[in-house]
Formats: sequence, C-alpha cells, structure tokens
Amino acid sequence: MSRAVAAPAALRIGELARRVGTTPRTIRYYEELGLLPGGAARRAGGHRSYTEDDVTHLAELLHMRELVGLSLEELRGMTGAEQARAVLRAEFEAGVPDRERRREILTEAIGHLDLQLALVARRQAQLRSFADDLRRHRSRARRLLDADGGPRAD
Amino acid sequence: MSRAVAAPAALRIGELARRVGTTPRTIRYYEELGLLPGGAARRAGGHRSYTEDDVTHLAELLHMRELVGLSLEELRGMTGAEQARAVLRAEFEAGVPDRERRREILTEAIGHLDLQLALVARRQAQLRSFADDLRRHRSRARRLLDADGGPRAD
DNA sequence: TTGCTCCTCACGTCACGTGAGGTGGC
DNA sequence: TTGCTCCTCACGTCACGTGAGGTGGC
Repeated sequence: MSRAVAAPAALRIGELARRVGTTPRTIRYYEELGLLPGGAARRAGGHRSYTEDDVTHLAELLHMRELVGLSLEELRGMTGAEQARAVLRAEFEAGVPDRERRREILTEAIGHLDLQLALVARRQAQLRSFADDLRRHRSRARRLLDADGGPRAD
Repeated sequence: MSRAVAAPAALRIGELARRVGTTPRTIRYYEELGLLPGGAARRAGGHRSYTEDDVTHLAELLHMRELVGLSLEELRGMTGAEQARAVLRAEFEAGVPDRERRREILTEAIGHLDLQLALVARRQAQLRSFADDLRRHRSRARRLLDADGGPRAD
C-alpha cells in the first residue's frame, strides 16, 4: 500500500459554498482579499478546485466573521500567517521528518486556536449579559402583570 | 408633591450615541428607516432630543443587530409594532386607568421579550457549537504535540 | 447535443463612515 | 465672542448580491 490515501475528492466552488452555507460570490471575494488560496489550484476550464482542508478553513473564517463579528480586515490580521499556515499544514500532513519543525507548527496552531477561543468567550459573555437584561425586563413585566390581575398559570 | 417625577434629563444625539456605544450617524440612519422616533421631538435649533427610554430601546436594537445578527429589515419586522409599543409604554407609564388595557400591554411586552430571548438562545447554541469545534482541534494538536516530544508542563 | 455549473466584468445594495458647509446652545 | 455640538446633503466604503454575456465539463 504505497501512500494509499483516499482520493482528495476535489470540490468545485458551488459545492464548497453549499458545504459551509455561503455563496460562490463570497468565496471569490475572500480569495480576492487574500483570505483563501483558490486562485492557485485551477482545473480544466479555469474552474477553482478545493480540498477538505479548504472546507474547514473557510468554515472557520465564516464563523469568526458571522458569529464573533470580526471584519475581513481583522481576519486578515489574525490569520496573517494563515497562508503560511496552510503551507505548513500541507507540509505537516505530508509527514515532516524534522521533529522540531513539527513541534513549532503544532505550537503555533495551538496559539492560534487559543486566540480564537478567547474571542469566542468574549462574545459569549456579551450575549449572556444581554440575555440577563432581557430576563430582568421580563421579570419586571411579569411582576406588574401579576400584581395587576392576580397570578395565573404560566 | 404634585407629580414630583425627576426631570427626564433630555439627551442630545451625541450623548445618546456615547451611552450606547455607537455614532450619531447610525442613530440618524435608524431614524430614517423608522426604527427610532427622534424626528418627532426636536428642541431649539432643530436638535434631536431623547429620553432614558430611548437609551434602552436603542441599546436593544444594537444588541439584536450586532450580537444576534439581525438585519435592520428584520428588526423592523420584529419590532413592527415597536412604534406603537413606545406609545403604549408612554401611555402605561403615565398611569393607564384601564386594568384590562394594562394587562394587554404587559402581555405583549412579555411575548416580545420571549421572542428576543429565543433568538439569543439560538445564537448562544451556535457559539457553543463553534467553541466545541475549536476545542476539538486544539485537543488534536495537543495530542500530536505530546506524542511527538513527550508531555510537558503546558 | 443538452443542461448545469463555472468564469469574469460590472453595477446595485445594505449599513453605515466621512468630510463639506452652515447654524445654534453654553 | 469663542468653542463645541448639532444640522443636512452627499459621496465613499465594506461585504457582498445580482444580472450580463460567455465558455467548459458530465
């Protein structure tokens, strides 16, 4: 079994978009800004070709933008070495021989994940605070309602 | 003490913006879309005048947009009767005599708050799911790192 | 050969940002 | 009277949406 890795099953832009819940237009725009490669690997007919790693990466970008609220410029800054990371990742998965190099790559990846987790945690705290406000208002209205016509079920 | 309510302490647009963490431009834009009154109460010089209720209302709109991710069109839809609600609220705080009317107003307010809380809960679930993904990736990288060079004190 | 998806312009839109030029309150 | 904040256009920007017109893979 000489390198019997399952075929990468390359995706076209429409399938990638469907997988992560976005549109081809958004993917091309991200590529234009340098957030995604895509421009590199083209197959016959000039069609863009993507891998499973691209699915993961793009999903991450979309979550950081949509859920965490980062701008595309902030995403570019945060994943400044993302392009490089993609290269490192490929290098890694190809089986890097140098042990120290592997440690470097993994350590950087963990640092990046920790930063993302911190931003997610901040957003979660903001949402909890907002939810608390809403529940306070609800309780106040509930008390007034009960005081007004006497308590009732619900 | 005839109606000795503390003076409403009217705010100008800049102060309102500062209080909720936004800009005058955004407030004028929301007013243009019908999300805020503001056009109604003007004082000398044509300056817009706001109340503490406006602070609460605007903060709610901004949170639903920024944290929950609703579009301004969706906000218009959700708070369709918001304009009416503001009137009802004023009516309420002025001390509505009709008990049934008060119950109606409060019941509608609670329903609205429940809808908002449901949308917040959905967003929180999405963030938890994303955080889980990130933690999974982090664990994987951690395991590879430990396997590579032996465990170490993080 | 017929659909279907893809391609590149390029203009439109949403939610504001940012001056331009001027008037009013403390 | 001097700043400071406010006002109304109005053009710019960010993150895409949406055809227009055409080529390529199954």
